[in-house]
Amino acid sequence: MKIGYPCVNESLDCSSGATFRLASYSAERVETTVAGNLACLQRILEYNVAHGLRFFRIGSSIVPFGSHPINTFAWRTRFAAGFQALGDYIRAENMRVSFHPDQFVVLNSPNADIVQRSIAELEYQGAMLDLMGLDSTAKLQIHIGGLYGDRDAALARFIATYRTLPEAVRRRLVIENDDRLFSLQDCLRVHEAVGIPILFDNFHHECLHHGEPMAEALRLAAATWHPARDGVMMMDYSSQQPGERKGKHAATLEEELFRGFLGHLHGLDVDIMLEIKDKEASACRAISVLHELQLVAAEATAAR
DNA sequence: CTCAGTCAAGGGAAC
DNA sequence: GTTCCCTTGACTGAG
Repeated sequence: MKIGYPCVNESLDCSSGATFRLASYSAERVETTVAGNLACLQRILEYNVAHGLRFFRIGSSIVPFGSHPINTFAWRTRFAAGFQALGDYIRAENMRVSFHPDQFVVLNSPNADIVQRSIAELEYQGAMLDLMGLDSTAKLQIHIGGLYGDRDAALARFIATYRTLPEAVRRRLVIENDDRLFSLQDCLRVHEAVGIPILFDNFHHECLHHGEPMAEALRLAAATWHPARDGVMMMDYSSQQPGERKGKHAATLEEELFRGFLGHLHGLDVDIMLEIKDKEASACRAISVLHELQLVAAEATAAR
């Protein structure tokens, strides 16, 4: 089981997602920004190794305007060695990384331009994983998309588009159940049609479900991952921020809830991405919780 | 220097 | 029909 957090490290004084505005675009600026972003990413990964965090979601803006037509800078060749060095480090330290393209990537949009831009963004993020020399266990995580007033048609469009995706994208793509529109059941329907793995989000499942108990939901999602091709199932973990709008992520890890959740795994191996506001601080506490539980288990074994 | 407004991109729900 | 939400930092330009 690997534990991780997304995109930003709040303890370090650098960002791996520094960007700039379209109006101030220049090739030189792309070059200096990417160089800085890659250097910061390396520092974040080293921090993670030092703290036992072996799962990390890389932010989408490593390369500013990475899939935008304005960016004609040959970053793939210019930074080939930089990406490869990062990938070498990730593999050497037995880490796992992923990307989560943001809400503008909508594969089931009825608008062909949006779909085309979405595919371009997925190709850009997949290309970074290729440059790092990482296999198809490094995933690109997206949601099914919009509803457009017709669930069946929306799912059918996703499936049709998925079948047209380039192999470099398709081998890495996974879908996540969301908190308002597409539940685990919807994801399972897509999985049954095309075999795509489901990245399970426990908090979204709490917000939107059809009565499946947590342990059952985990089992269903886990069965969609092909071990050799996809690796250990990935999941997002969060909990409700008390007193806030339903679906608002917790500001910090509530350890009792996390312990309770781990109990639903029943030995299932998962890599857990903590979608908690305070990032690595909570991730480190999650590691502590795991260690305590392992200690308790070891003592119980010794006592027998 | 400071600070408020803004930044490529979508979609849904509240009002 | 319009505004606000997600989610986030950091860039930008006005003062």
